[in-house]
Amino acid sequence: MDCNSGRSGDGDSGLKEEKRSEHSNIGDDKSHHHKEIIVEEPPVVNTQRSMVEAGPSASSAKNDKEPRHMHQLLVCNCIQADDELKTTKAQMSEVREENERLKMCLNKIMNEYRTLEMQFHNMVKQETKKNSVDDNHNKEIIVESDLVSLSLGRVPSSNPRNEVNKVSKLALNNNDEEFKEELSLGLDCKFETSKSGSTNEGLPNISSPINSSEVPTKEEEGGETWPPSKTLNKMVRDTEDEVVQQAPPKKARVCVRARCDTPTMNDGCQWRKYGQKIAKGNPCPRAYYRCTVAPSCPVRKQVQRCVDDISILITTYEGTHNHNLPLSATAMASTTSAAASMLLSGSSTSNSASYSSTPSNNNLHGLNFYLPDGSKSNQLYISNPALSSQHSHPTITLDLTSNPSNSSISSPFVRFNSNYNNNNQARYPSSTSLNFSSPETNTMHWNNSFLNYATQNQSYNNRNNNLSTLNFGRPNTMESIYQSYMQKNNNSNISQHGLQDSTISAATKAITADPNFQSALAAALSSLIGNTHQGNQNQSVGENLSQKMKWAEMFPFPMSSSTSLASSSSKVNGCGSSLLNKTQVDAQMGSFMSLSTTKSASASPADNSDNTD
DNA sequence: CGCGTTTGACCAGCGC
DNA sequence: GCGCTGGTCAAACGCG
Repeated sequence: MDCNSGRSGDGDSGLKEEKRSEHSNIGDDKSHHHKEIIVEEPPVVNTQRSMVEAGPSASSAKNDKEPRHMHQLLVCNCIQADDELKTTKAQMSEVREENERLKMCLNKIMNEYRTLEMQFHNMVKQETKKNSVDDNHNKEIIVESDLVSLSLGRVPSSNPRNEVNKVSKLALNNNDEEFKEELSLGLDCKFETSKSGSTNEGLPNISSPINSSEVPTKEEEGGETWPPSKTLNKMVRDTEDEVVQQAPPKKARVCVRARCDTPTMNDGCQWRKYGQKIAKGNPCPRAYYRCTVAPSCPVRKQVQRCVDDISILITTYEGTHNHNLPLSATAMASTTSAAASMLLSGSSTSNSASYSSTPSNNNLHGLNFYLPDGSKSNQLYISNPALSSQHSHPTITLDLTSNPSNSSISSPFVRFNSNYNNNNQARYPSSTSLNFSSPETNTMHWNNSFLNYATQNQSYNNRNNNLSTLNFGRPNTMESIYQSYMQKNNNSNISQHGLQDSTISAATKAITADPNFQSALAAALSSLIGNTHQGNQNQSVGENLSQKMKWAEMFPFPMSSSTSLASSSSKVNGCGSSLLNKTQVDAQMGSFMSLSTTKSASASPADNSDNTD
């Protein structure tokens, strides 16, 4: 705006206005700024208008001061605008805070609601089942209801149908968000890329927990079961308190049961024995080890023979490695860490889940993986660590032992139950079992990153359309998932049921929604891939890449570079716990390699078989 | 001599 | 408060 040209004194009012404003400027030049800020909008506008209206006829003496005045006015306006902006921002921040508070309240209410809902369902189902089930069956139900199942392997189930129904019910009754929440039990396996870039440190800094400590058989049978009803009330109170206070959880433990002829299971880590004790109820001494890879590593493990089966070695890991792990140790560490993180995450996400006394409650954390044949595979029972007594530790059990019988009664979980019922020693009320075993291949070759899953070659059936059916059973099952996924992409309109229509996308959504779950998947997949790579070192880079791309397409979540690095491992040390024979390895390798579109004819698991006992 | 194992002592938590 | 149990410490011991 040209002030000089705008001053054409055609009125006294204009001059008066000019004098007034000019006077204020001349009067107190230092305090002017402050006054201008205080001054309200209308006078300023009037002044501007008067200046405009004054026209070019205004006196030249006054016009000399106009530019400066206008500049001050503009600054004033800017400051006022800033003030308004700040005020608005402050209001917005307040609204945001209020929104956050409301969200937290809502979450709290939702958690409480779910807890009550679960308890209610448990009570109802308990009542119904009491009438129809015999004592033994009843025990089993109670135990399974107390535990949340996550099956990564293949385990004969006494009533797979119920499990399927549970999953179906879950998928039908819950929307995507609920399903996401149920998957939120974190399978948190933290794979961090090694700075060294060494292949051997592909899974370094596994900050995930878990060390192994041996849980004595007695503990496992009696101690790791759920606490006696006497302590249940206390646990409930503790849980309620934790809901409010979010008290830090106890260190999670991962108990690994494996058949092993050697005194200890070679898990790749370096351990130093620092103690040995005869635990109550088990004549076999319990050995205490601590990790010596790093001086300050807090990881400990306990090793003990199972009292029922001497050939079974029970190794319990506790703690988190604070150092890079050798390649041979990454498989075990990643798996156990995933399990432990899942355990911990499960406790944090749903405190109420542990109280479920009915199978439906399992759905709360329900990551149920079924085999193509419909049988529920090996289970990972997750109890709520929050329910643990002060002395207890949340424990997850990975059962790598065989399942000689199809009856679930023979499973260690049921043994927990039996012991739990027989004696009230509940050292570890919170226990979880993850059974990777399969009827054919019952052991896990940790050093070779070998996770043995179900080996049955059965066609993928419609269960894959189940929202909750994420089958980890075996490689060709994974392929089936992939096929379903591709089919879904090709024909999105195919839907027998509303649920089935969105199965893959919902599963994908669930996977992508939970980073913990992704990590757990990555852990499991890395083991498989690593196994493959070990057996196919001659595989070209392009072949590996295509296979990885396929996996990536199936599971569109980031697979850490460390995972792939670990998978590209070379020969590793043998493992005393491995009972795999070459045939089994070949079978698994062959089935897994069917995934690859560019399967190499030279693929050979010779390296793996060399390391087997 | 260094490192790892053995083993008795000690401590803490829990139940009675 | 006492006893039991799990877990850890540290001196003694053995091995390479």
